[in-house]
Amino acid sequence: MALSENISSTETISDTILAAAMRRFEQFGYSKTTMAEIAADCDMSAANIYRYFENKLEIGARLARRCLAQECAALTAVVNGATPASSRLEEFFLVSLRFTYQRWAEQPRITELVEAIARERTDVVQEHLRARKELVTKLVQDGNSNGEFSVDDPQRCAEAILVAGTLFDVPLFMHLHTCEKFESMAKNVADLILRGLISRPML
Amino acid sequence: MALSENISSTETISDTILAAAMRRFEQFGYSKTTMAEIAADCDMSAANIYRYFENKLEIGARLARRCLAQECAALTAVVNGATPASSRLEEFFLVSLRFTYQRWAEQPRITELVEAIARERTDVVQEHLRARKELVTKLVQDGNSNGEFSVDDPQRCAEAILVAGTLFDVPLFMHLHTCEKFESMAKNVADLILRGLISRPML
DNA sequence: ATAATGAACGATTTCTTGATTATTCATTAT
DNA sequence: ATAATGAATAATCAAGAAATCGTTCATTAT
Repeated sequence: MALSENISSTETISDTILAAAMRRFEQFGYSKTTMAEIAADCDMSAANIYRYFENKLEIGARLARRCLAQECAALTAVVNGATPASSRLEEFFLVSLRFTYQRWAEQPRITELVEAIARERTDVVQEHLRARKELVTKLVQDGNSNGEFSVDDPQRCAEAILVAGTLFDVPLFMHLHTCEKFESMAKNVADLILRGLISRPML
Repeated sequence: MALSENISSTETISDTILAAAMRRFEQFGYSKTTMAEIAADCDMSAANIYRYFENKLEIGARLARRCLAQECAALTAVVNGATPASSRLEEFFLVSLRFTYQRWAEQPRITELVEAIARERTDVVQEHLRARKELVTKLVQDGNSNGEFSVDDPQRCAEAILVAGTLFDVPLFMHLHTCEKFESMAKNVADLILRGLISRPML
């Protein structure tokens, strides 16, 4: 029954468990995966997993966090890019959308995992939102610095930008339109916001 | 068992049925209300309801539409107001939010009804979105006319505005923050958008 | 004709019960 | 001490049975 139990010697045991859990969650989903199966994949007893993780939800939370962190890594790259802040803002929306859409379309089990964890572990969601807010804040400040924007309160502005992009970051909505339609919408919203962010000389 | 069956003589029978269904849905929810109960409240057999409505879902859809139409009526009043278009846009977000929030907080059964119908009757949702889009389009055109805004494509702009306001119109999110926090967010988003809408003289 | 009904029918929901599952802990290995 | 286990327990899930529900229609009243 074990799917693949080659344990690299450099891997810690908890990493081994996480890897096995991830493979199971991807193929069969969070709820249909049992602790016994994960344990068998690691050649150990189910009870032993509890020496390394508090419970199943904690394993799910760790993997969901890792998943959301991948998105944040991609967004960090966007924010730290060399293009104008305005392009980076549009790109922020588009990358965010593509992550959500692709995961929804191609890895429904992972989407299910993240949603299940989000329901019971508010902290995971809020950590993710905080990270995103930090990134957008940096982007806005960046735009301020190089004269593209002239924003009074970058924190507040970043929050508003994230709120405006809600549609592109929630899997629940993905069934409403095609990815192309969403991309068009994201561009329009970015454009709408930017006309406000871009500093224009007053009379 | 009948809750109240005083049938005004000016009411048509289908209105009587709708009123009875509404009372039941409000108190017990859509799924927990049976056709037999609605019928009993109207002193008729369940079978007779089918002379006036295709099925239960159709009754639910009619009531959900009525509910959404109330919100649109309030929004229409906002859009047709005498204040500057910028204030009306902010007010649009705030009224939209308060409708969603209040219904979620005070009439959870009705929220359940609308969500149940929305799942199975896409047309009801899309009709509502179309109506909202029309209202915002008018608002933007209004702003263009009186020189407040200078928007090229009011249709596209209206769509982007509605997308940006998604958070305030979906009951699912209402548990995330207090109403006050949401109102603050709505004002910030409106402000963010407006800085883009308001025409400012170029150099 | 029009309005209304009770009986009949699949479809769905609820209930019940048995099996799985997550989790704990006393015990065994190393 | 540290690592791991099997057995025990309480909570959750699943499958099938029983009841309820939505819907239709032939029939009855008006």
